[in-house]
Amino acid sequence: MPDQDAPVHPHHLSSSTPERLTQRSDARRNIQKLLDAAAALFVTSGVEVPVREIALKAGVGMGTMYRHFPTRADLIVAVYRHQVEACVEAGPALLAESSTPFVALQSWIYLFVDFLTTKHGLAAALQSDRPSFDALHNYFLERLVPVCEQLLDAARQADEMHSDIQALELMWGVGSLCINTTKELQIDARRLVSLLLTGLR
Amino acid sequence: MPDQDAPVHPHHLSSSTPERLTQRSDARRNIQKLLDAAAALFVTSGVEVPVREIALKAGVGMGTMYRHFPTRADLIVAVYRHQVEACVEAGPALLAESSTPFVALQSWIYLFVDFLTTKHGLAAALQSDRPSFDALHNYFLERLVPVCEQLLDAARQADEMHSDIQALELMWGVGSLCINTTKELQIDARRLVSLLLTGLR
Amino acid sequence: MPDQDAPVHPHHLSSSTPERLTQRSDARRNIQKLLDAAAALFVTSGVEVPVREIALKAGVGMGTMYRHFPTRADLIVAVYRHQVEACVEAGPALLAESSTPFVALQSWIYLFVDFLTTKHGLAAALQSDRPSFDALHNYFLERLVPVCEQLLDAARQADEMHSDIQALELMWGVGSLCINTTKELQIDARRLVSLLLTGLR
Amino acid sequence: MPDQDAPVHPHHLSSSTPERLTQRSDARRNIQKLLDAAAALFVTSGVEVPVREIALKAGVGMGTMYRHFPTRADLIVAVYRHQVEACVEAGPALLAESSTPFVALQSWIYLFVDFLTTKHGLAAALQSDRPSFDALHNYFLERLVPVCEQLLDAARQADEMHSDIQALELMWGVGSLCINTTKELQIDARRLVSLLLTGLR
DNA sequence: AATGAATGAGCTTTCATTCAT
DNA sequence: AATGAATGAAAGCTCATTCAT
Repeated sequence: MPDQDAPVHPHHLSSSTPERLTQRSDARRNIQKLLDAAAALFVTSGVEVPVREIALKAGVGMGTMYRHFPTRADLIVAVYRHQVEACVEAGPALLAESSTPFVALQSWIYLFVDFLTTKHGLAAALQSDRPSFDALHNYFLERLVPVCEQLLDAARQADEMHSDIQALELMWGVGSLCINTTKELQIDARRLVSLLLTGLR
Repeated sequence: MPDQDAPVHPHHLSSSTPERLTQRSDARRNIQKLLDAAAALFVTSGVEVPVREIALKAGVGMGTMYRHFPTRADLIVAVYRHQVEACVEAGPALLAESSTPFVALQSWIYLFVDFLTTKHGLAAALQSDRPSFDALHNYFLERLVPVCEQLLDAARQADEMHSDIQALELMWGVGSLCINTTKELQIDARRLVSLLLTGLR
Repeated sequence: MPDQDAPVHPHHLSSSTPERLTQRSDARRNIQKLLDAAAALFVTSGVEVPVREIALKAGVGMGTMYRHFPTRADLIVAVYRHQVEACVEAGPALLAESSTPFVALQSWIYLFVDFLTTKHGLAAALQSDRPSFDALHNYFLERLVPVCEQLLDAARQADEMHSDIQALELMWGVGSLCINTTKELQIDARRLVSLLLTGLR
Repeated sequence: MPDQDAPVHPHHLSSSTPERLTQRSDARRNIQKLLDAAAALFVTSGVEVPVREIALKAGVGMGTMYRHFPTRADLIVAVYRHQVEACVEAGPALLAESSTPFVALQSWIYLFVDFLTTKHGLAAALQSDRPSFDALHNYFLERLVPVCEQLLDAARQADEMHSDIQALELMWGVGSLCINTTKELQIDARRLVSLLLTGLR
């Protein structure tokens, strides 16, 4: 996976080929510094943290930031790309190793919940309708929905569930339940999600 | 309920007596214009719409806006007060007229869903942790959580459900599922909520 | 002195006849309420206190306030009229009873200092060049400068001082030294003024 | 003194080393434009002039203003830094070259008076108790009071004065006498100050 | 390619003054 | 004569985005 952490440009969202065969080493270094800074700040201040703070922490100029990540979504996608891809790959793996397809689905959904709930503000950003978040939104759905679909189909074929829910719908619901569960009001997203899963059966 | 649509002042949140017996007609008219403008803009632009826009659309000055609704939350609460109170009153009524307590709970939750999903941005605002939304948040929880609690208890006593979920948790989950379901991506909040309810049984 | 506490209109500044022979009793009552409220607020918040606060404390409407005291200066003048007049009258009295004219001058100046330093913000307002303070400024100078002049002349005639300072200049200087001496930085206006007086000899 | 006119950051107030060795020429130009605009507006409208007006006159955006001068006091200090420092340096020089310490003190005080009286509103700002002026206030006192103290001590040691006045007190008094003497009412601050100085002897 | 200075629209809030009631 | 609601022009400050260097 040679392009991991590379800047994400819209038309490359579903591509896995490197966008440029050569790249100046300082550019590559700056990109990494930005990703590291963003990852750290997303944790402490959420994904809506001012871009200037990210550039500052990365020790690069604003222009550099914009050159590599034209929109905030590009940066968010790049920061979480690894983990999303790990989630994508976990789908078939879980299906293979779990006792039943529905158990695999459950495990996979909890994986996703754990991912979202540890990223302050990410679940909300995923559902934002602000144009600058479109790329984020698209990327997540494009990668994860097919996996979820596969798991749902398997569960249905095994007669473990009869709900006709769509994968997109389920992912959306799970994402929603993960919003704002890091705040003072301690809501346990897993509990709510488990209700949803129980309801699927 | 003589004070409907009256400006909301903190200490009157749970009172149902009119704060003033007389009020200048132009003031009352302006309050109504503000409520109408706010209601309309909340639908199109969400509850975060700039106060200036609200004042502009209402055709009143900034000062008038602040006189009647010192904080944004005051305005939001006033705009939705009717419907929240209707929801509050519907709880016992549904309990009385439904075949079983769990059916009453379901109906009541759907009522709440219908309310939220027709108000673009309201569900999100309800979960915002920004200080200016505290009053909104508090108002909703204070009014609705006890009703939900009553319905949950009744359903448990009737042995219709065994989940030990808290009313606050359930309301929060339902609220979450109603976020952003008015957007292009057509997600059916009712379907998701029905899964949650099924999961409760 | 029948017009004490009456609203001050510019063309009446130096008149001592009542401006109107009849006045509705409620009007007179409101004027008094305003003067009382203003006097109290001037002490705690300075003479720049928002007019709305004064009206509020007086329990009258804004319009009433503006009817009786068109400018802030009018109100200030009315509030302090008594004390200014007392100061005016003290001049000749001190001259009569003091051992020497210069001693009388000293005592009179200290009287003025005591007056100013106990009125938070008054000394500054006296020197403000904002148009709404003109009346205040004029009133004080018109009433007090002639008295000061008289004392200065007497001291000069008694050969107790040879400085050719003008009364206006001296009053201004004394007023200046009384500005901001109520703040944290504890400056003793009397000490500074005493230097000035020593310098006069 | 290579940093003259450089933006003032709090921790550099008493430093004389340049904060950055290089600076973009446009930035330097903008800083100068801001200082020029501020100096001009301070004269005509006082140091309370709205920041927006300063930015406008300088022909720069609001953000530029805030970048270089985060608080109003920073700007005021920067505008007057030169002259304050000149005053600081004049103290020992005058002491060395004057016939007697008291004469040096007099000359130095007149220097300060000339400075203040040519800056409309500065003397008043110096005594303002509004938080945004604290830095200004502190800067002036920190720099000038020690110089004044030195001169006072010298005069006392030479037996030229016996008043036990504090340097801060004297400076404050002189500053007060310089307030508002640029207005229509032509008050001669030097004459008033000379009385004060005479009183010191 | 990188920098970071500059931009300026945008936000909330205050308050002297006016004027409909 | 009295009321107090309405006005709206300020103000300070923030921050995503652009672009001169």
